[in-house]
Amino acid sequence: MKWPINWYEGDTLDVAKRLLGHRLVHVVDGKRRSGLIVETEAYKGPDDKAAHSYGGRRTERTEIMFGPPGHAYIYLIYGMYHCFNIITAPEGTPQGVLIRALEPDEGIEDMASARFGKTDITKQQYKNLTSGPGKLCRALAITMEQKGLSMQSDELFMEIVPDETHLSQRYEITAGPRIGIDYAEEAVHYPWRFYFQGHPFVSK
DNA sequence: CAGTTGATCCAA
DNA sequence: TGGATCAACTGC
Repeated sequence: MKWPINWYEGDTLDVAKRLLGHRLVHVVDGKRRSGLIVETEAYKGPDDKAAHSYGGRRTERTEIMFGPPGHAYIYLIYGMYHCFNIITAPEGTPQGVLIRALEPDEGIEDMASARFGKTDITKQQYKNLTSGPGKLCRALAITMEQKGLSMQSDELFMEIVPDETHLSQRYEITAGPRIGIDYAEEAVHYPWRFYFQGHPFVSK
């Protein structure tokens, strides 16, 4: 069952925590690839020096962030990897949550092919299947083609994981500083990264 | 550990 | 228009 669109709207830190444990699904050629979210980072709009939209910077790339919540903000980093974010704030406020890691769920063979070009992968490769923002996009085949898609779409969306099977039954949620934002001055230390403590698919 | 890689951004 | 920068990842 899909979440309603207003589930993505709210204080971005709350949304970042709320996403943990739920299922991200991408339907590729009619087949589902999915994983449970185990790590997120919040990027809080104009006041956050780590955010692409810091200072209200509004360009072709960041335009999606100024739109309504529950849509996909995707960008290319280091010329080779994609990162997937969900917009969280009302129209006009450019905030979002970066999905940093998943526990593989459905379509694992397709994800293995996308990542390593084969379906029989080693234990080590399995551990690396979706344990980082670039890795999970490669595995789920998320590219710029999905930019701007609504989480109400039938292609890319989130599903509710019930309490009984939710990862929070087995793991504690922890906060810490965000990764890879050394340029962000005072924002470097903000504890806006959220993850399940000790979960094997959290990025390192 | 260094090399990769190209879109994006802003200063000229 | 050019050069710096970058919400990573890979393979030595």
